[in-house]
Amino acid sequence: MTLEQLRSFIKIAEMESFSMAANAVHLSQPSVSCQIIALEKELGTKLFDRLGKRIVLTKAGEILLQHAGIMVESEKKARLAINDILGIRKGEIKLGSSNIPGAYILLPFIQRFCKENPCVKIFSSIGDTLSIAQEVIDGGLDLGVIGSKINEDQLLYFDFIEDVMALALNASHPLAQKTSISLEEFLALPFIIREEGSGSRKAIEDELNKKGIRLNELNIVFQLGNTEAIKQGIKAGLGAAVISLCAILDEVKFGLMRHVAVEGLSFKRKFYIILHKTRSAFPLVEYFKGFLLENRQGL
Amino acid sequence: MTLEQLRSFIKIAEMESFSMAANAVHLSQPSVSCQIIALEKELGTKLFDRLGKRIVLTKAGEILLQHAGIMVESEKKARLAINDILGIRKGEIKLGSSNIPGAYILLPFIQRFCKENPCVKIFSSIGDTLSIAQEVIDGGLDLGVIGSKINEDQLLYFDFIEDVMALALNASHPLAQKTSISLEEFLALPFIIREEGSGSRKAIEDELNKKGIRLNELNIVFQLGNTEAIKQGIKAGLGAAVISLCAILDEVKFGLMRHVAVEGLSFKRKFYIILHKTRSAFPLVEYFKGFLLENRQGL
DNA sequence: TAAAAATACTCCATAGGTATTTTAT
DNA sequence: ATAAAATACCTATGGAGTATTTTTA
Repeated sequence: MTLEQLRSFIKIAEMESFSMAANAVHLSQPSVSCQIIALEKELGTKLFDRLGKRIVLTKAGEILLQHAGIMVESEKKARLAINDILGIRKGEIKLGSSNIPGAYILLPFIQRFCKENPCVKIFSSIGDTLSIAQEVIDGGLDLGVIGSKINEDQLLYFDFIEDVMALALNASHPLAQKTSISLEEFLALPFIIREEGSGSRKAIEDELNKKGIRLNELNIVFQLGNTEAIKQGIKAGLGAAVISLCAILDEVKFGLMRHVAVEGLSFKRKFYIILHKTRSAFPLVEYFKGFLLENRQGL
Repeated sequence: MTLEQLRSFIKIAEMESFSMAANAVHLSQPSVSCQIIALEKELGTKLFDRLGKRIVLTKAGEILLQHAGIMVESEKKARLAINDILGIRKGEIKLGSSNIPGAYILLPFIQRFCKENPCVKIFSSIGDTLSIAQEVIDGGLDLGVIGSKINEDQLLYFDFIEDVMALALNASHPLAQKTSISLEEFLALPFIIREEGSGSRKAIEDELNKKGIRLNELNIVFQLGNTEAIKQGIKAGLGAAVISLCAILDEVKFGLMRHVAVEGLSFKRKFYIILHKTRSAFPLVEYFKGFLLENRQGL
């Protein structure tokens, strides 16, 4: 019986699904399946009744769930208490991030972290990928969040979250009623794009290149320097753009924009947490990094 | 952080010694040392101050100790509760053992097990190694405890405890005042020995053979059929015998016998728990076996 | 047929072992 | 000198992954 097995077990019981729980604990579905089978073998009893797609805790499973909760809670408490006496949860973090994470993703993380750790101050700055990376290298920033891998010899990269982008249209655009459009329709659209060096532009370019399409085959009508400007462009009806879904949540919600899929294309990219490779992060920064990674699935 | 690490950690804190704790949890000293180092690295702080030979919990160690206790306790409770609803802690166990374990070793185990598991009945019988093994093979016994390995193709062996033997003398014997005698003195002594086929006799014979001594080089004056008879023989002054220390605890305590070491000889043997190899033990028997192994260090 | 879980297998990390060195009494 | 902990090194188990099959709604 390991704490990892118990964590998976608890998540499965909560979510009533092996695969969703696997996702939540950042393991593959077969791995959590294995963990539970191992637990069941060790305890000599089934923990879940597999009723086809439905999953129900057995009596033994319910009993284990209570104790498992106590165990993983105790572990968390021990860590927190130890960090407290070490003074790890006090101090300042200089955080830098590129546009999308800085404006749309990190805020809830920072809010919750500061609430849970009231003696920590976080200074958050936004910049382009290159300058954030350079500042982490120079020591001006403790930790960065960026969307592509550069200077890998000097920086440590940790997978953070996957940013899903889609083609966003003014809600009144005729194609905006469809859920999916063809490649031809896409190529014909008046298109707004970010400046060179932008992480989103690179992600779009890469995906197009996979299909053998070059960026200048698009009908590019504007090139704008930040996400907010692109949103204004779409709302003004100047054109369409591929943009992070997290940046247009409100616009979609209030019926100003819509997003559609493009057949054969899937725009997405990873954001990474970066740390200096040789200069070891002080404990508070490690702790904050752990917090980001632990909560990356949903928050 | 694993429960195994925490169990070792707790034992170390209790015993204030890495090597004693290693012994108690049945691991090597370097292994528990590794476990603690791993824990310390993971938590980012020392858990013990190593003040030379003295070992003291740090503040962080004290905090961890509290929570670690809760975790391992919860695990134990979960196991017990699950076993209860499975009905594992009810039923009968037919237990067979050879002389020494049956008469001197197993009793406290059985007593405590029955106290902790009041719905379990244990039927304990004593016989010679051969017949116990045969009965386990035939299914007349669920579990056996014997002192040598026979029928290894049909039986599963688990190391149980090490039985230490020594040369026992009547307290009034001149050599009984020494703590150790020479090999020559030993060979000259009138000697009482068990019958052929006895486990203790075999252990003695093996140890002598290692030094190139054959059994009939001893001055054997009696051959007796059980341990109790040999004890009576020693008390009557008929001769000396190599006998399990656990069989003469009271006699030594009350000054009737003494035991001395023989230079260059170390009489000891292992007792094994045996189960049938193919017929799988029912859960209660597995549980009892686990209990024996868990508590083998001291009880 | 489409999803979810189980199985088969492969590979690597790590836990534990032995042997040895270091350290402190 | 001795006893205890740390270190070095090796091996083997098992945990996690990918690919695939089975199952059932």
